[in-house]
Amino acid sequence: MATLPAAPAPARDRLIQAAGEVFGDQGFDGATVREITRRAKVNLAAINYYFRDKEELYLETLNHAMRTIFVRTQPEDLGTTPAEQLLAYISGLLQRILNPARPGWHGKLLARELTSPSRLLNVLVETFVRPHRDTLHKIIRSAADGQLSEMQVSLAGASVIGQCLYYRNCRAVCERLSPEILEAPDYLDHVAAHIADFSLAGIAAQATSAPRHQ
Amino acid sequence: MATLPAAPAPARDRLIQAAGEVFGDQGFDGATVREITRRAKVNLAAINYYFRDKEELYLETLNHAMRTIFVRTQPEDLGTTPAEQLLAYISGLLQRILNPARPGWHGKLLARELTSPSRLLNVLVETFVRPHRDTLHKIIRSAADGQLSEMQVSLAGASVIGQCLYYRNCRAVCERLSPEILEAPDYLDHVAAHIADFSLAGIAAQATSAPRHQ
DNA sequence: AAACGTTTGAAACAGTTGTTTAAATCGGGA
DNA sequence: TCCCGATTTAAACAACTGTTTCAAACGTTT
Repeated sequence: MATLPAAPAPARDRLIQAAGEVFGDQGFDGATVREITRRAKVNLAAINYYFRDKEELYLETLNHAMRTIFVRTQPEDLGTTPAEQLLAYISGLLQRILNPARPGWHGKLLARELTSPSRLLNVLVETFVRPHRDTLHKIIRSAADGQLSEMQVSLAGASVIGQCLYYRNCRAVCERLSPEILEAPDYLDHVAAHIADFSLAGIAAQATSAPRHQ
Repeated sequence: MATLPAAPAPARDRLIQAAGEVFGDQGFDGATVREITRRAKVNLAAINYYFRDKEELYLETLNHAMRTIFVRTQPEDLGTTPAEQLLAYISGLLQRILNPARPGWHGKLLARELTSPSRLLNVLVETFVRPHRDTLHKIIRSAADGQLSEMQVSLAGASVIGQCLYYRNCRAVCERLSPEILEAPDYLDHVAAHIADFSLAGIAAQATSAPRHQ
């Protein structure tokens, strides 16, 4: 079972790794198969040998990134109180899309796919994003003691996700506009704590003012 | 001064218009000069005649979009109370990047530029985004009665912007995940009201719990 | 050793890309 | 009317794109 420790990754894996980096940096159109194969140290024809074509390589790479970003979790796994659960949810999401220790292209690929979707978006949303979102909605409902309408839950969920994705989608702008946020080595924890507190207050305000039961 | 009413737009303007649509839909690399010129009803060589090359056309188009999205305003122009000002700020921003009555490519181009910046990003941020952000920060400070540290103001600002841009960057996902939000014809007003209320509560919570004066 | 399917290699393919060229056309003043 | 700059046109250019081809090399099984 256990292979030799220093065995070089097989060509197919190296291709996905290199493709992730290049697609993440340049996008699907900007990336060239020649750069990908050069970086993966494989022959030019390898892409069409291991994958049908450039697009299938992209879809495979995207699928790989989504699987590691959207790990399935239930609210109960994240903590006992809704506040704990929300913080853990946000912190986990931020880590998976922004932690520089992880391969950076996971988050980059996700950001690109969200803004300019490929034909894989539908299955992607249903397979990965919706279950993840359901967990978030459960947390929000319990944080508001069940006093929110479904519409209000959706809006609150969008607010939480929007705040998180800002640091991924608009990182370049944030670096120039608010570098103080990103300077601390553990800035992800600070940001997660802020988003959690900020959102909990927002949810509480939704629950108190004009609660609609539906 | 007044030209004939039905005078067709000059070729250069038609080029920027068509380029905006194509760049917005396909991105810089995905767009082809042939499609742009075809849509603008202009000869292929017109791009290199009116602009140096494809890139300068892109930068010119981007500049055009930014100028209409980021209109300079002061908090006092938006309302008397901080709550009014914040709502007006959010509502205005959402309208400019999402209102289907406006040319849709303005917002699309902005979203693309934020996630994969061109070499214009620096000047863009300083010219358009920073003044706009300063206005938002002023509103946040007054909404919190001056009780927030600069870091807290920055975080709150990122939260507000993040919530707004979510509906632009992740529109495709939102359509599939929470279509009920986007269904109403005046959904932009609902969303703006939600983001304003949600954020005001978040800011108030920041101001009360552990306020840091710095 | 021979034969096998699998993987790699270099070269070439056809199509598309952005850009350039130079001739043709237009619109007003001299 | 003629001339001249500005604009438009069609054609061609070289460079690059994704993909294919087919032979060479490899590793395992007869």
